[in-house]
Amino acid sequence: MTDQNIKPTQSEFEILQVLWKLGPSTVKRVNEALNEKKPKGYTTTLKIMQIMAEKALVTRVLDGKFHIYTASHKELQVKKTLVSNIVDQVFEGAAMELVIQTLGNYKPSPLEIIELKELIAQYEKTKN
Amino acid sequence: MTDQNIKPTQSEFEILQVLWKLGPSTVKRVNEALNEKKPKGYTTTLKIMQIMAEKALVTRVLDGKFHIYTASHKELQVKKTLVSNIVDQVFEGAAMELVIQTLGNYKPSPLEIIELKELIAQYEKTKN
DNA sequence: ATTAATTTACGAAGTTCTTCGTATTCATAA
DNA sequence: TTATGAATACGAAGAACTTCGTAAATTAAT
Repeated sequence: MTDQNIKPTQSEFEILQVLWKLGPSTVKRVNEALNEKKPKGYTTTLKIMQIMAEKALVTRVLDGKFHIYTASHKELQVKKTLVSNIVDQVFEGAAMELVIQTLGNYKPSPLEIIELKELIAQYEKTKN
Repeated sequence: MTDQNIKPTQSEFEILQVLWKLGPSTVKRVNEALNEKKPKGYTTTLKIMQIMAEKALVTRVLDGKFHIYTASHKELQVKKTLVSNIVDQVFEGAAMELVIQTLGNYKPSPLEIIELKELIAQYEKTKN
């Protein structure tokens, strides 16, 4: 087990998404990115990022006059944790229910079907 | 669109799960079920269920001296909404990413693989 | 060096959620 | 009818999160 205490809030997660996309960024840059979707005060973003630094969700480095923030965890890692929590809390551990549920809601495109079949074929090779 | 404002909190969702399992129940019964996993004060459970009634997450009917609570929405409906929100907020709409992510975390059993293949086969019949 | 502009730090207020203690209500039994 | 026990109603406190205003610090330009 690595660092299993990755529990960003909604706002924190949105900031992480920006950092994953843009790479290490200043508060200003992150705030601008956030504002493309929804107006956020600059100091609001700042505050949350400061809290994220306390929680070690991000690291920051002083570069001249401003800080440069970097996500502490990889996107895949965080999403994996989130999905794992959903599986446990919503589906009581039954991951396949989540898969079926999702496939039921969103009909995969022909291309995605191919993708899926390949993924499944790989599982079949790996004998259980 | 039906009732798309189904946003139970963690605690509320746990109560819904009990109601789905046991069917219409009293606060006492729900509280006992919850306590099997984690101690919860009776009035705590009561309060949350009252709030859920205000939010229309449950309906309640007076039966003599106590109320009988019933989940307002079907389990599938609520879970569908939850999954939909995850897809939007975490995977930016890319449902397949959630599917692949989940399949990556939990290797499906041979039986589940068969199940999956059947599901996919059905999608293939439905031409897009 | 003083000013202006930018960034950070800090504190406080407003929400929502959870938890619990206490008061109230009400059916039932004595 | 009164007392008892069980259930509900209510209020308040505490925690976590979000938001923002203002002060302080710092850099750069005048």
